[in-house]
Amino acid sequence: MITLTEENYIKAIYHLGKYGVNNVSTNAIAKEMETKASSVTDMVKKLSEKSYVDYKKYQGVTLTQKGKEIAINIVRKHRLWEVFLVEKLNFSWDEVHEVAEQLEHIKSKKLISQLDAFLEFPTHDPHGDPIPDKMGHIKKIDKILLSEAEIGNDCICVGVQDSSSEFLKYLDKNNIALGTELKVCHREAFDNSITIKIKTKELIISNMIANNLFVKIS
Amino acid sequence: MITLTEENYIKAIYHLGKYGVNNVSTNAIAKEMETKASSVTDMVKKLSEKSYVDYKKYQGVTLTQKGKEIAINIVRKHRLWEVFLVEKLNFSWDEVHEVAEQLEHIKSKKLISQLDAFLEFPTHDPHGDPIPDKMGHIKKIDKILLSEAEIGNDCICVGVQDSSSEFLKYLDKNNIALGTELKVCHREAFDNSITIKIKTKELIISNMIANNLFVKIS
DNA sequence: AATAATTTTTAGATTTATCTAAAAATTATT
DNA sequence: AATAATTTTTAGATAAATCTAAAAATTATT
Ligand SMILES: [Mn+2]
Ligand SMILES: [Mn+2]
Ligand SMILES: [Mn+2]
Ligand SMILES: [Mn+2]
Repeated sequence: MITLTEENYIKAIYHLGKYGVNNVSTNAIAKEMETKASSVTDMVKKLSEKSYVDYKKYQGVTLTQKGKEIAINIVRKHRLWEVFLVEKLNFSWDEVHEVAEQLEHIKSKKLISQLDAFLEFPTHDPHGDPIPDKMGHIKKIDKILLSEAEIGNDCICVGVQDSSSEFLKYLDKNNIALGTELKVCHREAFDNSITIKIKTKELIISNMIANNLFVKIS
Repeated sequence: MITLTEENYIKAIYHLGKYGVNNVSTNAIAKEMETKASSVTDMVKKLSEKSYVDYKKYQGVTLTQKGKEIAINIVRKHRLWEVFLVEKLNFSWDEVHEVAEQLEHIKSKKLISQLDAFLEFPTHDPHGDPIPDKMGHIKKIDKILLSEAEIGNDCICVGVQDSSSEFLKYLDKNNIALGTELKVCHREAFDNSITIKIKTKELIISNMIANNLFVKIS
């Protein structure tokens, strides 16, 4: 039996290790989990004992195949529940994460496969993140950060990097949602802010905003 | 903050105390929770400390107003989730309890009020048990056990006493569901088994079955 | 290469929920 | 009313997950 705490550690290690980082450090996990490094060391030993991670003292951890499967299944559940909350229960995209953090730990294979079917097999969650399929396969689309787009590019919003409530509300306020089409008009050299055009309306956004919005060149 | 364990104890005390029993005994709780009496004593002290129950040594416990509200809210969540599983995710009535036991602990007011609306404010769960409303009000219908019905009575099935998978599957097998109409034809004095007629088909059911099926005289 | 800074681990405590075994209180039976 | 049976509580242990403080290892800087 895997505990809720173990699941959360595995998920954290997965997210930290997902972009090439092979050995996730104790401190990184501690920061992600909002706990102390000493607690992480204890847990990491336990996870290693249970073969969810490979661990060598002072060298950080990597998920084993078994660990990776568990992590991906939790991510799958999290994202399916987020879709459910938005599509069926009228939650807005900035309200779903907290509840999904709880729902992702519910254990029932049938529940998830039926939920998946009920939602008509969605491929992405409300923040544009891909939903792993039943086999754990994740198909990633070629998205770039808006900050990396070139002047003149016609783009379509496909995701967010930061999915904090504050950022999502900022986007809502400026009528930017997934699917919104925009054109990159100008980049200010001084602060890297960029001017974008949505339909006919121009909007200046900071580099920090542009760094947290994924787009696809259309 | 209330823990999952505390919630389960409060729910158990609620169910044990719901039919008039004012002081729920340590042993009764231990049996319900599948734990030891000594563990119950420890927890009951904690619940008393937190004002969820009134407790006097050797006298058993009663839920306080606060405790009762928590219990009813958990029951509400449990039953709403059961409806969701059956109505939306095609679970059968013998599969829902286990999952609902997990889902009932998810903490989000919005989730439950939206789920309630999504399900169009159901009044009863798949086993015929009433769903408390947002205010905690439970309206109980006048149902009797089939074993208490009289010969000649035309009845309609409205609930089950035992909602174990085995019993529910027995009912499925014999085409008895909530809403099924039946007539009580004969009672065998020897073993209190009764003969019922569903549509045109006669069926003999044991007293034990009749003792676990609620009906309304129609 | 030596020293300093940082990271990670160990040692030992604490909290929560559980257990067993024994003592105390209550209830039932003679 | 005394004794027996049952229930409930206490005392003390254990396992999981956390913490603080200090030691050990690694990495960065002089
Ligand atoms: Mn999320
Ligand atoms: Mn998401
Ligand atoms: Mn149930
Ligand atoms: Mn039910």
